[in-house]
Amino acid sequence: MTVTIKDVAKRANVAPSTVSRVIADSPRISEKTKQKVRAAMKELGYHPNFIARSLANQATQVIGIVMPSSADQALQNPFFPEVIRGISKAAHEKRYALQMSTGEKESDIYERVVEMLQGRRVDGVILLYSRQNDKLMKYLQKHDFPFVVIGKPHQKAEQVTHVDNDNVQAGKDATNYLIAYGHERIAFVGGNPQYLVTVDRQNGYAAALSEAGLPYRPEYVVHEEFLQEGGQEAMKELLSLPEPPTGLVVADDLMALGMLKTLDEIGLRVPEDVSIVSFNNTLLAEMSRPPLTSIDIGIFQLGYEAAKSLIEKITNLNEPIKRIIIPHRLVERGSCARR
Amino acid sequence: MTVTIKDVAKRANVAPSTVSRVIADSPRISEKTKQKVRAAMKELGYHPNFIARSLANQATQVIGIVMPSSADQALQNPFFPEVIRGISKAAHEKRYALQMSTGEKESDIYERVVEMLQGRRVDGVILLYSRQNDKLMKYLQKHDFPFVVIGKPHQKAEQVTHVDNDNVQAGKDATNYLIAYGHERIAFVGGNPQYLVTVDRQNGYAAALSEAGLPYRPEYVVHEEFLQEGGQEAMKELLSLPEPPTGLVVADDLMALGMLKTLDEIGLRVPEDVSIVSFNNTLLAEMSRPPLTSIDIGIFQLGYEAAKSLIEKITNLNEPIKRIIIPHRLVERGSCARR
DNA sequence: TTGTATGCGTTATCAA
DNA sequence: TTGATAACGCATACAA
Repeated sequence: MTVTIKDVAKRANVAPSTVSRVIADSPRISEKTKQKVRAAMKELGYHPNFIARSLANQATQVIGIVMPSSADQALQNPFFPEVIRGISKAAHEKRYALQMSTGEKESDIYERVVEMLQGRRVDGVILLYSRQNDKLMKYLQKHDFPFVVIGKPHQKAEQVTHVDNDNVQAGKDATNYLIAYGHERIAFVGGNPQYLVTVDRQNGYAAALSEAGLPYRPEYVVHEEFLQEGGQEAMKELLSLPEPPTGLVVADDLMALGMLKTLDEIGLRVPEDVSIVSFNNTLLAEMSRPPLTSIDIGIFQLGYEAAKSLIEKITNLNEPIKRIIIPHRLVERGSCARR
Repeated sequence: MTVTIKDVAKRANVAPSTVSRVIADSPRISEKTKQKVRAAMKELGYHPNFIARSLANQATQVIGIVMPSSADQALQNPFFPEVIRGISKAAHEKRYALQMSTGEKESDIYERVVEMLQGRRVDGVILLYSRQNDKLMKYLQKHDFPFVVIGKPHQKAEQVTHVDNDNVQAGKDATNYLIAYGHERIAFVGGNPQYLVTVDRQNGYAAALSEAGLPYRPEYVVHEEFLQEGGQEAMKELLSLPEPPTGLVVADDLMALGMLKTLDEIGLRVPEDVSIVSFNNTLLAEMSRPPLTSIDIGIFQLGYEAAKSLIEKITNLNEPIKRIIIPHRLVERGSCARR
């Protein structure tokens, strides 16, 4: 049926092992036989079987991508396609293929990733998130599987290769920006506090307040899902306060969008009544009404560097642990005004 | 090193084949030995090796996803993450894994997909596009590889399982909507005319004009890339006309966004000066300023049904050819006004 | 109900 | 420089 190395061998009057060497372009094969074998391959339309090769090699040339929640849900946030773009670029350059985790619940995903790795379907994985006490990360470390995380690992960050932003500083920058605009009642809206991004940005927020001599008010710190709905919820909470904030630091564009929506429904105007600085600078920030002042964290680059690091790790098992910080910058648009 | 079926066999005092049968949950194995073997698997921490299984099986339980251009570029359009969401859902339900094509140029992608298939890395693929005279599709047909296309195949559509919208009707609906609003100078902006979506929607547009007794003006039909930049280009072209259109049928939200941008720069207002109906109803349509009236084509469902069909095809090779049409509907927002 | 033997398509070791 | 041959880990036809 399918043409194998053996067929080629026969056709070229050599041994299968010779054909294999030609495929690998081994220097120990004469140019002449190489020619002969290659000709035979063309004639027969030979294509190497990756599966068989993987089995013999113990390597697949495939990278696994692990999302924080079901691909189904995560992909709603433009952050993910954008990281994947970066990963894809690097993978392509090194001729790696990409495999995505599927799964609904966290336990589900854990299972599938374990299968992925133990089943030797992938040579390593990239975690597109970092959360506290992540079972999966512990598993990966314990079994010494090559992996890289995007974000800052919860514990022993110095033992895990990761690509991150300086999210504390970014949180500070966002907050200071509002402070410079004269805001004093500034709220912070983040995702689930299990995620390290949330924590870091929040810490930056708190630090900025404190440095400016502004009070840290617990009621001004809200955590919701990294989705539009999350933003809507958060906004409602904040608006129900006796003294609602005038400035918002929002850890994600999509959330900010939801907040915009709620504000609009209530009749409050941005930036006249409320100012917003958000994070990620995805297309949404540019397109929303008003366009959002947002912190660009170089999402594409996060993915690109992560994939590059992972491949290095795979090909050289004692590659040193690395920590790569992608620079961020605040992009000014129309969602902030003087107070 | 890694624990294999043999180790389990020894531990449980049975033959490797027995273990294999337990994994497959074969009914020809006694409950008693199943228990025994499973216990041994737990104790040893056994995980089946998918690669080995695939080799023996000639099947991988992996679906390949093929994008029209580099993942890098395609993923900029929210259409793709959204189809992938649908695919992911269906794949997960049937325990299939997902692999994405990478590659920059078309030839690149072709190569990689051929490798994917010939290398037996995937059991079948989903083409996330349909274009005229697609080399890849021909290859797939010739070699009888299981595949499904999202969109309408160029030739012999009755021989290819595909999931599509009624794009002609959708194009008509969009155009009629503008006509009903009193517009007479209506332009059509599509992507590359090699893509069948563009052609179908354009045909619907032309049909609607003709039925309404409005002239078809070639200068009102513009083709650009399915990106924001494409929209900007298109808008500039149309505005340079001696008699610019007052209504626009735009085949993609992202393009429409670009057009909005250009209009804004020039100082023309939507919908007061120009009305727009676009396609896809992605989040962008909802978020833009003004929000876009857009035709919802059920992107998620397109992906979901495609994956389901492909899996059926893989598991039952003489599954009949299918054609699935996902219904569309026009979602009214703020980008159209009476003329 | 279970075991033996062989094949899946490569790579790699060891000889020649 | 090349050829046999044994892995790689599992599935299955055939025996028992």
